[in-house]
This record gives sequence, C-alpha cells and structure tokens, in this order.
Amino acid sequence: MPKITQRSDCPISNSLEIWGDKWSLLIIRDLMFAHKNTYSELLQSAEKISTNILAARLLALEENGIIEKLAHPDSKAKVWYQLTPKGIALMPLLLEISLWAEKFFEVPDSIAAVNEMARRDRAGVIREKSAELLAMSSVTAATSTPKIKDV
Amino acid sequence: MPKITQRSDCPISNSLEIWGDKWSLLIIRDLMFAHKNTYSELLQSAEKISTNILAARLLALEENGIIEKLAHPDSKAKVWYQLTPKGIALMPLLLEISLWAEKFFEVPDSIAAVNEMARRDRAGVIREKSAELLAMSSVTAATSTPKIKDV
DNA sequence: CCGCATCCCTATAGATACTG
DNA sequence: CAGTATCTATAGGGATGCGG
Repeated sequence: MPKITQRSDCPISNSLEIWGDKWSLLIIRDLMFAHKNTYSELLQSAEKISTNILAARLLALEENGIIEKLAHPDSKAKVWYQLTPKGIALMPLLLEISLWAEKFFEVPDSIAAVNEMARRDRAGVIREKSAELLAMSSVTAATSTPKIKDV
Repeated sequence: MPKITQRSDCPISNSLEIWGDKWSLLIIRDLMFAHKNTYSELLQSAEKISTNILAARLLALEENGIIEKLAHPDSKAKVWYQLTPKGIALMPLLLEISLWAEKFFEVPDSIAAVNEMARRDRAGVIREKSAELLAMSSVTAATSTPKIKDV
C-alpha cells in the first residue's frame, strides 16, 4: 500500500513520489552496493545524512515496499534493513545514473570500473548482483515490526 | 560550471544534486517527450507545478547545463527552452524509470506502448529519439540571455 | 552501545497573488 | 508570456534524550 499521493498517472511522477529526493536513492545505493544493512552503517555514508532524515526515509521506503525491516541475524539489539525485490529492481536505474554521471563528472576509479563492466555486459551485471542480494535476503526472517498504517 | 555543492564524489549523489527532487525530471520529461518548449506549456503539465518552482528549476537546470534558453523561432515574446546534449543523455534514465514503474504501478496504455518498444529495441529507441531532439535544437540560435554566475 | 524520537532552528520548497 | 513578490509549509541540520 503505497503512501504516495498521485499527482498524475505518469510513471515518472509516481516514481518520484517515492524516491524523488536527495537522500532516498543514496540509502538504496548503500543497501544495494555498499553492504550496509543497519541504521548506524547507513548513517555513516560520505554524504552525512542526519538521523531524523534517515529515520523518515527508511519509514517511507518501507511503507512503499522498497525496503523491509528484519531482525538482525547476529545481534538482538540491531535491526537489519534490506531491499525488497521492488527495491532491487531499481538497480538498472542506479547503474544508468552512474553511467550518465560518468560522462559529465569525474568519478572515482572504483566506480568507473563498475561502469565499464555495466557497459560491457549490462544484463549480466544486473542479473548477478540482483541474485546476490536476493540470496542474502533469504537468510533472515521478517520481524513483526509494527508498520504505521493509514489512519 | 555546475552550481551543485558536492556532498561526496559519488556519481549518484552528484546527479541527485542536479535533478534529485520531485520536479526536475518532470520538466525534462516534458521537454523530451511532450514537445513542450515554452514556460507556459511547461506550466500546464498534469502535475500542476507552481510558477515559482518552475522558474527556479529552469534556472538550476540551465546553470547545470541540462537545458538552454533560446529565442523562440516564431514569437519575439516567447522563450524557447530545450535540452542540451547533456540533458538528452538522460533519456536512458527516464526510460528506465518508466520501465521500473510499469512493474509496480498501473500506467496509461500510451506509455506502456513506449515501454514495450524500449524493451524490444532499447538502443534503437534512444538513438532515434535523441537524434530527433538534436535535430530540433539546430533550428534555433542561442540568445544572449544573461546567466547568473557565481558571485 | 543501537535505533530511533524530539526539540530547536534555519533553509528550501511550494501555493497564491501580482507585475513588466 | 514569462516570470517576481510574498507568505506559509515542509525539509533538513545538529544536539540531545531515551527505551531496549
């Protein structure tokens, strides 16, 4: 049940309602490529997101089915965030952003290497990395974390 | 000369600094696919952008080299906005958004048709449509519209 | 410690009315 | 037509609190 308010029936508009801000895709990036899965790890990205914003975005992404909250497999005190299939499906989009940016900005060598792989075998990169994320997902089981429903 | 303040050297972050909000990509969409090229046309999209936001976004997009302001070929009173090659290069991204959205939202038939074309011959669709936009660009000549530089 | 919630304050987004 | 001016609402930064 998406929490977005539809401005129109345009798919681009509806997508932007979910992740069209300066932070959501960075959180998704960290969950997707940086092997970050806890709140404190997500707090420590280079862009220095503040804690209230991170909390707000995680909630919104969860309500829109992009991520899910699970019990951390190792620590009872921690929470495990991971992408849902809907979130993993954003991978082509993130790769496309990275490819676009590389044409007009300087990018770190590590990222340029991934871009080069994507240019060579785009479908393959997406398939493998998606499978990897899906495999990780199956290790943990969903908690009964209460979700805020529409009032 | 990009007006963005770099939060990091991540290409995704830097991209979001330019068009990571709820409106910029919709303006780009209208310039790219809806054959809109004037301020008043851009004002009339289904999502009902307000005039100050449109003005602010157009300025930011211009400062970041995504669009350019030209003299309208037909009317002295009008302004002609169009995508630069840098802006046209965002087309794969917009298509990818549309394809993602179609998996999870209902989309209008007209858009589903374009998506189907993109799935069948992605590179071809991008090549043809980009060429069309570039061809349109060459008809007009740049005005001497003063651009705001860094103070 | 971990994962937030809350408060305070500032900056930016956004709606509406108006103008050269 | 193509924007400003004005005002209000929300986003966001930073510090701190607080239950588990």
